Amino acid sequence: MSKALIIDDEQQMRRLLRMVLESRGYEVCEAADGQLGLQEAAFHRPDVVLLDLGLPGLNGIEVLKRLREWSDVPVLILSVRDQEAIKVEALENGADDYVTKPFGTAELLARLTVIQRRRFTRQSAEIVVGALKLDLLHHEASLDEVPLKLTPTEFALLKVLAEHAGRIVTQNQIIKQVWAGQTSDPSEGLRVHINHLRKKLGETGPRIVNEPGIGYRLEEA
Amino acid sequence: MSKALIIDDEQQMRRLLRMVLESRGYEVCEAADGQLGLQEAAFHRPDVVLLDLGLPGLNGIEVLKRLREWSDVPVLILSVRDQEAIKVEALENGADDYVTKPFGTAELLARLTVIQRRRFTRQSAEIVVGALKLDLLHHEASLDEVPLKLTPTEFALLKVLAEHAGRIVTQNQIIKQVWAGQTSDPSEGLRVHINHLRKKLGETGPRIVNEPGIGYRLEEA
DNA sequence: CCAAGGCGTTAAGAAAGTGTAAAAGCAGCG
DNA sequence: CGCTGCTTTTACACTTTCTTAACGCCTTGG
Repeated sequence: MSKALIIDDEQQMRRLLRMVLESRGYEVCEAADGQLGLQEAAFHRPDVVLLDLGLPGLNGIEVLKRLREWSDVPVLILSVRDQEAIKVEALENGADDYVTKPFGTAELLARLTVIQRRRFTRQSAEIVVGALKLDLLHHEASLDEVPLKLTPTEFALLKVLAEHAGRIVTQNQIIKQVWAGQTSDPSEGLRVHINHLRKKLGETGPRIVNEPGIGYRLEEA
Repeated sequence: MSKALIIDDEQQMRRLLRMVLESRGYEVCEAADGQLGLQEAAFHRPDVVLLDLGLPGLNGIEVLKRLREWSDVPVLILSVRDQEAIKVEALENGADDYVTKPFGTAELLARLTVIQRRRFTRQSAEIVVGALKLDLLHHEASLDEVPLKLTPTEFALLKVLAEHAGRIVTQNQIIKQVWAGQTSDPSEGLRVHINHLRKKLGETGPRIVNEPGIGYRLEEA
């Protein structure tokens, strides 16, 4: 049985969600603001979090960031309509999916199931893109079964790209994930590391393609 | 079934609109001036408002502003020809679209459908207009599942248009959103970027239609 | 009919972003 | 201290994108 944590300031919404979730066999706990939400998350270790973006005090994005500092728990965002920018920001900061209020219970449950399963399978300690293999557990990379010697940042960078292989990863997303919580400004250095990676990947492996003004994309060879 | 509120001082016009709308299954209420219009809107909570700009007393723009203080209801402006300045002002004050008198009923109904549809769709960080798909998270665009290569400004521009697909976006609105916080004057360059976008969208996809003196409208193919 | 303004289109220069190399900081370590 | 390996900074050539300007077309109004 799964534990769900609801972080929403509206009592009405919490009650509705609790009903829906409990009818599906979830064990439910609630928090009325971000501060409490983080405490609850730390204490109860939920299997999934439902997070309202329009929180008083600590806002939703902040809660998400703090949560992501120590937890991989799947997070479903509850947002009001027409807030595309905020939704995107939430997804970039590690949210797994979101629904816009008002939502149907069927849809809510479907998305919950999806993100929990995804998170489960994603825990595989390997990422494979064509001939490239990343072993997250041992921090080892190989190309055509030949070990690749990567520095820590190179590995982190390649990991971000490989996780979204075939799709564009924004420079901001890269920087957020590779240089998380650091002070120095990596905006210049990113190009250098990309350069190093390309050399190590050589001609045979996946290519790192630049999308000017936007970011990079790892393409299977 | 939808409720429509007609705010127009000409009885003849109200009668015509009522006929057209009721034949389409709308429930109709009327108001002969702005003051009454606001009262009716508050009381009946219509799903769409048809607002004449040439009202006696409280003028159309004023009514729109007051209405927008507490309601998101879609508003369709009824205006006479050659009032570009006023139309622009209305659109920038939250009107959703307009038709110029005299208008065809087909056009009227089409516009009504478009502006009402908007509020309910949209469930992801994607914007879909016919064959066109914009992925805001990855900054990727595709047409018929074929990737489109867009520059950053092209993407931003198309995003603004697509967000309001089927409706007019004034040049000011476009510029504000695409060139937010920049110093240079893009008023000339807008035409160039529109041109580029049109080429990339080709014949098959949605069309970018110009409304002279006002702005642009993205029309589903 | 002409004149004027808005628009589409094109081309070229300006600006911004990118690839690359080399050197300069910065730890850990013998 | 002087290595060594990694990261960051700096510099500059190169590519892509953006802006600007020019011109012709169409529509509107005299």
